[in-house]
Amino acid sequence: MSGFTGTLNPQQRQAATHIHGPLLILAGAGTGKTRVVTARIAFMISEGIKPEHILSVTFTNKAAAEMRERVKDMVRDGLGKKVVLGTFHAFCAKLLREFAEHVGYKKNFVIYSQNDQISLMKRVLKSLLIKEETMDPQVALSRISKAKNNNEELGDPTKDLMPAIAEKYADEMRALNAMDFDDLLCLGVKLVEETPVVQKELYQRHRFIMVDEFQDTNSLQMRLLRALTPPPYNVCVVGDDDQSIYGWRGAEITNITEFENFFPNPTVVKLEENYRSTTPILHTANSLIKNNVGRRPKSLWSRNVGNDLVRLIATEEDVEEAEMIAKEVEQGFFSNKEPWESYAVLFRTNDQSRILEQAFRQRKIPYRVVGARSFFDRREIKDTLSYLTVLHNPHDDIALLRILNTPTRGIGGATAELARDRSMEKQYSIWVALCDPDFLRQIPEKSRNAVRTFTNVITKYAASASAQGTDLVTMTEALLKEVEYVEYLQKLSKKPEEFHAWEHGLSEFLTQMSNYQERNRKEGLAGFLDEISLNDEREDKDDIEKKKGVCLITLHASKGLEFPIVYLPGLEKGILPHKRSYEEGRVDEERRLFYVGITRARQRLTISYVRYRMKWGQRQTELPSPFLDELDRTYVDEMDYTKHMKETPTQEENTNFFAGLKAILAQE
DNA sequence: GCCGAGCCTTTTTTT
DNA sequence: AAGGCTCGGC
Repeated sequence: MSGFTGTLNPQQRQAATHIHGPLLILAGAGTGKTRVVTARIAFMISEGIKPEHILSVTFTNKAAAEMRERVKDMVRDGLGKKVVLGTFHAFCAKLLREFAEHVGYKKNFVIYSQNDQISLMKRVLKSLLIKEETMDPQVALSRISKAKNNNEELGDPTKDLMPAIAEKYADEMRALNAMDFDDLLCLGVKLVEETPVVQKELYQRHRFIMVDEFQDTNSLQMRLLRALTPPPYNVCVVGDDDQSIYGWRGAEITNITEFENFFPNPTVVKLEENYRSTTPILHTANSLIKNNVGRRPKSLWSRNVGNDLVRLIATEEDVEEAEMIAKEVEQGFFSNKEPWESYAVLFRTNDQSRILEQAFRQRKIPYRVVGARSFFDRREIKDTLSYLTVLHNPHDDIALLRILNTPTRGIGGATAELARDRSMEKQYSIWVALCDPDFLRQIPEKSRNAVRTFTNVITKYAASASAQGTDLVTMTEALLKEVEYVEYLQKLSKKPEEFHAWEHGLSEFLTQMSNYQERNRKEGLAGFLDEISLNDEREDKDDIEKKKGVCLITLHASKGLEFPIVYLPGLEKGILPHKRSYEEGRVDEERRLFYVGITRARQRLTISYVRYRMKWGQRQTELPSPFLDELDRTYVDEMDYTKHMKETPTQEENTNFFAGLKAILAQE
């Protein structure tokens, strides 16, 4: 047997060396899942299977990136690089780029992010004369998404509102040659299921398929998996029902619990020995998760008894909680030489990070905020991206409208409105309207000239964008220069810092672009745009590893990661479980989320909650999370930070607070 | 068509 | 607390 499976425990080894026929690996948190999966890939390759015949699908790009790293390390001479890795969405996008015509799209379709979707939905609602108060664009979108994922019909568009909206939205998307994330899956499934030639080709390409984070797959993804896999079903899935936290996005837990209904007689391997955390952490985690009904009973154990109890800390104010964390991190760094990267703070909602960032900034503690969507929401990035999108597909009305008068060039609302009306009437894109001589005749001369200048610029750069061997960075810089974008930013900014932030954002964007180009010479602008819409990771993995500091991250984004020292602040009713989870009957999922958070910790775990928290600039009373009552206290050290701070007012800041606290407790 | 002031909403999680 | 959006003055 080869080296990479030698260090595995018996269950792990069984999983790693089972190659043919369906395999279900039930892998609890920290049970060495990734090791097994990578060992399995290495093993397969050592058995003579060609790496390019292995397709490994993960749920997030983060997981894909991590997998790529590990496989690369494990398999010699870059063979591992040939394994096909990616998310379901990225896989479908590539597939559709290749075969778009089979599902009635053009190859240069664009992928719509949530922002784009909302813009379009707003437009749809407007055109149907629906007020936003009656129908929230977001709500409409998620309803449509749900229908697509469950393959359900919404009803008669002539009778009901929702189906009418859905129909209009779909029409618009097709007209824009745009796909949203759901479309990628839907059309991917359609393509494979209904095009035997393609299916056969894919059978040849991907002979062994692995799916990670299987508890998060939805029914479309299951369908796709089935369509890609002929008997004898060389498919291996890995997952843990206790870590299913994407139900709100349509994840079907039955994919894992009823796996045998989809792939007959699977081999099932259960991994329960945890290599990550200490006994106190796992004991606490087990005591929480057993409160979920209908789960597959499972109990993690560890040989590592550890040195620390789990701490549960109450503080008075949210600021205090953040300061407590920052102070301890600082102390750990200076007195125990604990590197910043050992620490992570996990929270339920993105906005919780702000107060933490403040506390860290004050103490000059380096930190990195992972996964906050912000970068691509930034004005300068969105603008530049819209320009590039229009170059790639000028019929993308949403992107076009964004840049039509950005920088301001004399094409105001009235002209835009006219162009839009015309495009509706004539059933063509706004771009075509702008180029239409009849339309140009309708508008005042000043506007006409402005429009002409605009269309000329776009045409010119579109040609260069699609030409072979164009340097994207140079082209983008030239384009921005020509439209005087930076000058526009300067004028727009209210403070110099604001302008500098924008400038910095731009240069960061161009750096990423140049990185992309180095990695990937063939696929040009289209590939770059794809990568950006599909890659929430966006920063290169090198990038993320280079980044030093304490990790601030949402619970969702933390899945699959681990840290020596973890803080879970904000364990309050309404935050975790989130207020809306009550309304939507998703409290179980919130509990799993908490469970995921707990099991990220290797050595030390600190859970905390506050009595008062600022919300919308208002001080609000908070209640402890009901989940806290469920935690077995055998290994939990409970304390009240504020109270003990008051009792020891002379305690200077830089002595170890908890050492002091323990001493006090011992005296009592 | 442009621009600023004030008003209004917003906060769940992500491919 | 902050950014997006509308409206009104230029």
